[in-house]
Amino acid sequence: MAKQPNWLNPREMKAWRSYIIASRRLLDALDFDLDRHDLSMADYEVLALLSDAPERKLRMSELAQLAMLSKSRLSHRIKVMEGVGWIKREACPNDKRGYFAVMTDKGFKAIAKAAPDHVESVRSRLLDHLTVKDQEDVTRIFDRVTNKLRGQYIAEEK
Amino acid sequence: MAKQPNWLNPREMKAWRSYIIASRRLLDALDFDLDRHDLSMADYEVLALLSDAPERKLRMSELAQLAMLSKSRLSHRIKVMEGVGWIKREACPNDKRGYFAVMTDKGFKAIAKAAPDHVESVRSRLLDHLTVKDQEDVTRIFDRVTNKLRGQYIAEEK
DNA sequence: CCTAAGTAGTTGAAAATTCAAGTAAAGTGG
DNA sequence: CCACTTTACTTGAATTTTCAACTACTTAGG
Repeated sequence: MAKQPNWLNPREMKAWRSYIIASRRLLDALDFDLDRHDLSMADYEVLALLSDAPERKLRMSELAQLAMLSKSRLSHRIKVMEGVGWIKREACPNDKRGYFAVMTDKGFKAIAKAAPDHVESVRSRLLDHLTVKDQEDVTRIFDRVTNKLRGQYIAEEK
Repeated sequence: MAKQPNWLNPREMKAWRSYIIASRRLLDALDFDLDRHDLSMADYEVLALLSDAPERKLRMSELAQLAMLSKSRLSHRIKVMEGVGWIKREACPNDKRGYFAVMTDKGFKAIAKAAPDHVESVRSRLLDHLTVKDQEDVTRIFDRVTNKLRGQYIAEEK
């Protein structure tokens, strides 16, 4: 890294701080809203992915990747969701090491109930305040960030 | 909330997903980078706030607010930073309920060492991929989000 | 086949975070 | 002054997340 620290100029600093502060508050607000449904953002995401998957089931590792959770974290989380009756585990016939996480009807009902509120929450906390142009800018900018990250971080992976 | 769920249209969905995915990966990458200095983003923020404060000290509650941490979380965290020798607690003379978190020289050295790398990390993971116009857009958009949030969420606060 | 290496997933302990009290000191209205 | 409420923090237990094994199966190479 640089010998002479290349500190952020005021414009850069402002962009970074605006982004990070809004993001923290936004995520907090979304979690706060989901709390009425006894869900965290992470759990919501897991259920949402399953409800879109064929047969509402997904291999554990694929689910972990899609939800951007570590295998361990997913494993623990699925255990509690299993306890609540939202999910069942099912052995994979082809690969005997593997398991599917399968969403139960109860799980489906839980997310079907939460989804409209969550969408409304994403709107009222974020999207309602963005013009169409803003939305396109956000898509463009953050897709680029993700792509660059894929090039660096994902490569050097822990 | 709405009777007829007002699902996101493709443009909205794309903006939301681009944002959330990039953010997750970005935060992960930044934390990953900070790990070499035995710091999390939250701890970095706490130290950074203290190093900028007059006399490098701040009341616990003010620090919690600025760092956007719960009092409980900050309290626990300061305890371990105290153990590492980065911070000391100091009773507040005016308000006998209150305490200052005071950064030690060791704490200052720790963040002084981490800061250049962290800034470089923020650049390489995010800012380098934004044009000046992008930076201005991000500032404008996310400031607006924060302001709206202040109106709703902060008000209804838990 | 057989072995070495990689993959899928789980587990238990440790660390971090949240949650619900709890203590002590201020402020506030009568 | 005196209750009563609020503020400033801490604490311990519960929950969540991370970390470092560990098991079992699969794949690749010779």
